Amino acid sequence: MSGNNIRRSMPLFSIGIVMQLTELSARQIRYYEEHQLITPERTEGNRRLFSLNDIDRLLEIKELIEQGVNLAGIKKIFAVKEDSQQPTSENFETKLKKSDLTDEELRKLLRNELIHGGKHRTTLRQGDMSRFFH
Amino acid sequence: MSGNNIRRSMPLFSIGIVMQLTELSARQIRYYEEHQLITPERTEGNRRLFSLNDIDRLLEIKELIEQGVNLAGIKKIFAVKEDSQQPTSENFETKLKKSDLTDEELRKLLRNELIHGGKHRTTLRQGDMSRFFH
DNA sequence: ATTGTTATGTTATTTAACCTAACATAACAT
DNA sequence: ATGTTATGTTAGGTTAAATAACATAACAAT
Repeated sequence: MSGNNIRRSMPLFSIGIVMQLTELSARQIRYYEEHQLITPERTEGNRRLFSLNDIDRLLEIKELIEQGVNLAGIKKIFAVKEDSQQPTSENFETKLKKSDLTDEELRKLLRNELIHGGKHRTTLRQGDMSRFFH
Repeated sequence: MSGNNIRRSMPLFSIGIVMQLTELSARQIRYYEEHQLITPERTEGNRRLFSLNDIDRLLEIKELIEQGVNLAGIKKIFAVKEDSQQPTSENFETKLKKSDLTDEELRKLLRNELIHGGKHRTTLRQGDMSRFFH
């Protein structure tokens, strides 16, 4: 369960790949970031690195745009959905801050979760936007 | 079943990410390619793009190197393993060549398999090297 | 002992793929 | 008519790739 979230939040993909995967232009992707609909990581040299979650988000944005929703609306929709997550339980970020892993250890953990994380998978995946598509 | 293979063979990752994921140097990764232990794709501009399968392979190579096997040996091991795959059934490449999808259609298919491919997953994953680790 | 091979590091040079910023504009809202 | 939103395009700068060449430690073979 947690492994999935780790894997899906790992910063892995360049903007070029994300463009292909989402069929969005670089301009669009950057614009959505500018408006805080996504917040991809950066490399040391300032290149964007996107996670699977980011890609899911972008696909959801695209779908909503196509349905005529403007960015303000999409922002609200995302806010509402964040609200309706279990609000008391601590999230992944919080857990990471609590744990005192070194960067080294954390990297290894993340890497392992990514490469071999598909094994103990639950049938239901949260954050998958396909339920909103026709 | 096939969706997994598609997803795992998609060229997605830059060499920088692969370096982090495998803890191999760029030199090592390129050297292994030079010796045909992996054959990553290239972008139009000649940058390498690695798949999950490539990463699995690299991890296996690393493990074998650490166990004292040289590249010639690793090459043989891989050859033997390829042999013991079902040799009569047509592989993914063959299937792709037979199907007359346009590049556009193929991209979409691949993208979809990657992003939403985790749902109908079988418990056993082929190509996962973890069974060789202690 | 010498010579050759293997696997890797390092360094130099080139360039694809990214970055930001600025200006343009169509569609829409006021 | 004017302003705003979402996107395209272009210009100029930087990073993370690429290849190629040389260096070398470890080991193998002569």
